[in-house]
Amino acid sequence: MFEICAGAILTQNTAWRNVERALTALSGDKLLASEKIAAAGYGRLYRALRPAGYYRQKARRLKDFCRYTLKAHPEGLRGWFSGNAEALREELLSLKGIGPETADSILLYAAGKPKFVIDAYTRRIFVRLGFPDRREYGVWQRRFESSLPPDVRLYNEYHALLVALGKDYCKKTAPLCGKCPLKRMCAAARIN
DNA sequence: ACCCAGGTGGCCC
DNA sequence: GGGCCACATGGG
Repeated sequence: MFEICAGAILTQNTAWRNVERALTALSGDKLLASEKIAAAGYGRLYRALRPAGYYRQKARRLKDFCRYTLKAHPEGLRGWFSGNAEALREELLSLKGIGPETADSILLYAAGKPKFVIDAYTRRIFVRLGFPDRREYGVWQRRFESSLPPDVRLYNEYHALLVALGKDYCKKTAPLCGKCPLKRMCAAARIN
């Protein structure tokens, strides 16, 4: 659970491959826990996080997240994440370095709350499908959440499809064909 | 030698 | 509210 939170912060504008390297380094240095990172010096964090880029910024953000967790929720992540989703989201957003996408990734993947994550792949793909190119995160999110049942498994699956497809799709110029695995989601979301 | 990657916050107008 | 910019490493 902690590793998922760390990954959500580390993957900001960064290829997942490089995030994995940083997570491996954290693991190797026995730093995959709030207490460990909160107590660790920045030099040690910099060394582990360097492969993920923005390593000074991310070290600070990760440490802030850990210190907040220990101070505000000494019962641990499990207890903290079992609370109300909207309250949890507001709490996460109040931390420096956690914006809407990172907060929702933590909510969906670590806390198991039905929040639809809007990322660069999602926008890129749906703009190409004819979605109006709105910049506001909340506008995008409401579009999905008001069309889909609040089901964690479903959101997980759809987001995974978008990411998997996005890695190829963003390089292609052809529109989505009828066999596209996203067709089902488009139908469910009443798109096209 | 470029350009980009599953963002975010700060600053300016 | 919108338009820049810094942040940093690894891969194409």
